[in-house]
Amino acid sequence: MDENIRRKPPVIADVAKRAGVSVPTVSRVLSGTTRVSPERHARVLKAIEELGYRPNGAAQALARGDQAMIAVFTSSITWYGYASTIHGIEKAAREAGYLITIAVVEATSPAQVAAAINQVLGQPLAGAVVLEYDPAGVAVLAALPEWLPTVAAAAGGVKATDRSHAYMDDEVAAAQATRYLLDLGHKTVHHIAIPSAGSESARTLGWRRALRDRGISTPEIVVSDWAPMAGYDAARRLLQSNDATAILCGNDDIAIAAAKAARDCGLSVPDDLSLIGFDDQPLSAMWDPPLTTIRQDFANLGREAFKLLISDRAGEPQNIRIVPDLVVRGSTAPPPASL
Amino acid sequence: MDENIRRKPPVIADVAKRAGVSVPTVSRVLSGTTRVSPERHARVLKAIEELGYRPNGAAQALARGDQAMIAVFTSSITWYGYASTIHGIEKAAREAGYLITIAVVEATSPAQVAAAINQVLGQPLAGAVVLEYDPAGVAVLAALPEWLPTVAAAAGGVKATDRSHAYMDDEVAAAQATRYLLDLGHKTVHHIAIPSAGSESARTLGWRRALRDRGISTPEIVVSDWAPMAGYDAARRLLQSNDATAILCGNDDIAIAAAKAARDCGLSVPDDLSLIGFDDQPLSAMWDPPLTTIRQDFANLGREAFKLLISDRAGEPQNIRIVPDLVVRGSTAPPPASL
DNA sequence: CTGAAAGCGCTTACAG
DNA sequence: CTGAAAGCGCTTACAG
Repeated sequence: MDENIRRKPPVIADVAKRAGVSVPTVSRVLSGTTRVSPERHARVLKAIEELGYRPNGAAQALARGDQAMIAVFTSSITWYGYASTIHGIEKAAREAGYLITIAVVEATSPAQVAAAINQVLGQPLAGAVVLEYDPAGVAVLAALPEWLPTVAAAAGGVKATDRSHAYMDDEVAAAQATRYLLDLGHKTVHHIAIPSAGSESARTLGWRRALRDRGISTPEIVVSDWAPMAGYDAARRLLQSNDATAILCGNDDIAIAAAKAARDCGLSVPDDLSLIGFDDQPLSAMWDPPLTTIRQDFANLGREAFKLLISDRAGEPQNIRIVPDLVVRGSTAPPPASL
Repeated sequence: MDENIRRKPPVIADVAKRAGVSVPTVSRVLSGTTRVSPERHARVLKAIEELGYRPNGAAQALARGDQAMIAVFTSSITWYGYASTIHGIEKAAREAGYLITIAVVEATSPAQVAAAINQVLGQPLAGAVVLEYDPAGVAVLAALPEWLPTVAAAAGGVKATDRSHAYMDDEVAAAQATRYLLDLGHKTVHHIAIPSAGSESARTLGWRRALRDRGISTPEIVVSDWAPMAGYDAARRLLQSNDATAILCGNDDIAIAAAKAARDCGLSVPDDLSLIGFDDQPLSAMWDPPLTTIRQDFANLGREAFKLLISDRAGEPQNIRIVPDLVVRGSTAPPPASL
């Protein structure tokens, strides 16, 4: 087919030569910015086709000075909330013609954070969105150079900062869930916490506030991480040292693990123990009993974060708040005493 | 601090000027390829520091002709298997100094596939790995230009192809799981299938083969997609029209959904119905009963795919095969009749 | 509508 | 060890 077997992909000059036009003319039909006479236009298209030509992105970026890549900094791509947020960002970015590069930063040590950031900054970047869900996210956000347009996707209230945030108002949601449990008749609500970006997650803060507002002293917090196994251990610890009747769990994985822990302790959900999770991940509704949880539209959060990034170029930092809602299903009920 | 507030990020010439050296000298200290006298070296470092200089990746890529970005094509980033595979690729790539760009291609229509590919090919790419888990993956693999080093991560046997594959031998695993159920005393094994890359997934093929080998005719297949809700519907359909005692489910999400369907039909797992899933996702062990499943090390698959990509440059296509293992837990038991 | 020219920011031989 | 020069592949004013 091809008369010339070439090692290197064809470049714009090859196309120009084959089409018998100048390089800028090829560039023009590529960009569509300027009229090109019909026959030349067709010749160029033909040459592109025959050569299988693709513009070199690095050269385009260099010449234009524009960048079409945005970096997503995250500490995980497998946990449900993280994956869903990234999905939302990716989709919005793709539709806007941007490409995504994912940089996973698991550590918080300045050296490792800096190394990860440097690798990514080697790319021509239009901006960055960082998932500020945990300490690694916080570290990245702080270490990113000021000149790089950046927005954070966060769970919980936003502290004073010079960067835009799209955030889930988990504080309000946690308070609402806690109140729901209290209104059911529970004397208090226990809490298994997820890792947090600051000293305490918004979920923990909301739970704390709801109890305080009702004059109830906060039980000791049990901490877990994102893994179900850790949630299981945390729940066992909690159940062994307390006569808890209700637990607000940091997320659905933990709530599901807590349900297993309860079973293993001879407790039944919701008759002996009420459980509320966070996220409404796809499996939560399949649980037995179906999980009462706080639905988080992470994909939407990601989308909003991306929109902020694109729009706020050179403005004041802006925040956008998303309020999650409580989905009541079968894992919550009045405490055993009040039956 | 800084005497010059500049709109644009500093470039290498700014550093050279400030350090009182030539541009190539800065380039040399940056790359470390050539000796630079100690004092000049120090001056350059200082200037870089003061200016907050970062090399422009597009310019570097252009000048060097080398690429440090690899594209991952996938139809999803949220489903467990996909996310875990991407995680494995990302980690291996990062450690090798490569960056990842994620291209989500959900459609299979030639136009949409081509559009997605073109957007990515605009980047300077070292290669691509495509998750060939479904029709979209197959379409992408077929549409990628030949000159781009590409490897596929697949679930199941590899057909004759000119691209390297890292694959999970799901056929063998499915056959093993089916035999396990048969050995438990089940007369036959039903199957709820996931979407497949070809006409039938390797999981389905293995199940089919195991039954055939025992002279058992294959029950009608019920198809589902990745969503638990779809799995639930599929399971209900199956349970309503059959007296199934064992089901090999296309993945854990489906198995968990099938457990709910069974419950809703008044059946108990594993006493009335045995269930086997695929994946061993984190929640599967938390299930009640804990799920018997075929563990898939997706992260390892992703890692191997990346290694193939880096090594096979300019060689024959190579395949690497990973064999998943059956993890027996509580969702499988002899059929009710044999109790 | 179209080409010659300059430039994007870096790297790599080439000569000292 | 170091600088002047050319070049990577494209785009964008500038003149027709």
